[in-house]
Amino acid sequence: MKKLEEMIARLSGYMGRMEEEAKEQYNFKDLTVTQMHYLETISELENPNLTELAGALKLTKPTVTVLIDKLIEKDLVYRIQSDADRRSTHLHLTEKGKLINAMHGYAHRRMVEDIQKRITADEMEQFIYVLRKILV
Amino acid sequence: MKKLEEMIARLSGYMGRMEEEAKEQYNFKDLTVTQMHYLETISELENPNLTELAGALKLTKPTVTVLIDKLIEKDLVYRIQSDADRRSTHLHLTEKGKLINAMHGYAHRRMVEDIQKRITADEMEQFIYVLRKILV
DNA sequence: TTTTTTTGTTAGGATTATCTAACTAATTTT
DNA sequence: AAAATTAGTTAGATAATCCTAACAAAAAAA
Repeated sequence: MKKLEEMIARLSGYMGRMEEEAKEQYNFKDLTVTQMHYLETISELENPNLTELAGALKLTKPTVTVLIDKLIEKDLVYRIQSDADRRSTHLHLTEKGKLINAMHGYAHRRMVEDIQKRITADEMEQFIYVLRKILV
Repeated sequence: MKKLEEMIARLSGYMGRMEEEAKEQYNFKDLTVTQMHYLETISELENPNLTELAGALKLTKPTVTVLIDKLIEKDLVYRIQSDADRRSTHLHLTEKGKLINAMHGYAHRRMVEDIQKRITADEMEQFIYVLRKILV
């Protein structure tokens, strides 16, 4: 199915560009790609401890310790010590840290607006139906 | 259109994961994200000169010079001096450098296979029709 | 209750990716 | 033809990421 492959290549480019735009819009210039990746992963894992985060990022614990210290200094992350296990702490995003997710939301809403302009309501229904089957 | 926004968020995650998998499949462990980004941009711009590449990446020319030297050392890129302007050189990907695009192709083909398993031929037709309207 | 394992940190070092400043060589403008 | 601009490089500095080794404190296993 060559046509679909072509469309997916374009879709990939389209979504990448929209995320880029959102990043500029949110003025995340002082955040590196790596730092962004840490924040996204903390959000996905929902307050992991340091070992879990290091595992998900495939990095060593000392590496992650150091970078988390920097993110804490920038007021993007904070630690909460676990009650159950006093060795370990859970990582949380501050309100400022949560802006990254807001940024993704912004990119996605922009795409929705853009798509709505280009297709009819019926086509939209069908499109969502198929996407749902694909993405379960 | 809340449902679509939700689907787009998932689609974004889905495509990201597929690209990640492809990266592992291709064993691009010795390439940094930055280096990958340079290679992708060279491919997109179709043999830019150094100034054009620096512009697209929003980096300074010395920065790009240094990193291109490294990519040349790794046999991923080569320079060809311009006939028209002897100051400038065009950057090309070597066969090895082109593997990055092959990697994207692989990810996209995997997605096609995956999608084909989940929807009917009719739904596929409709899906491509709508995608085409969205992506022009 | 020792011993072992696990969680996380500190210290020190290597590599990568950036920048600004200063420069050369080629091209374009005046 | 002289002056200004443009393409790219070299040099030196800095910050960001990453690692291994060695450790302390808490928890789990023997």
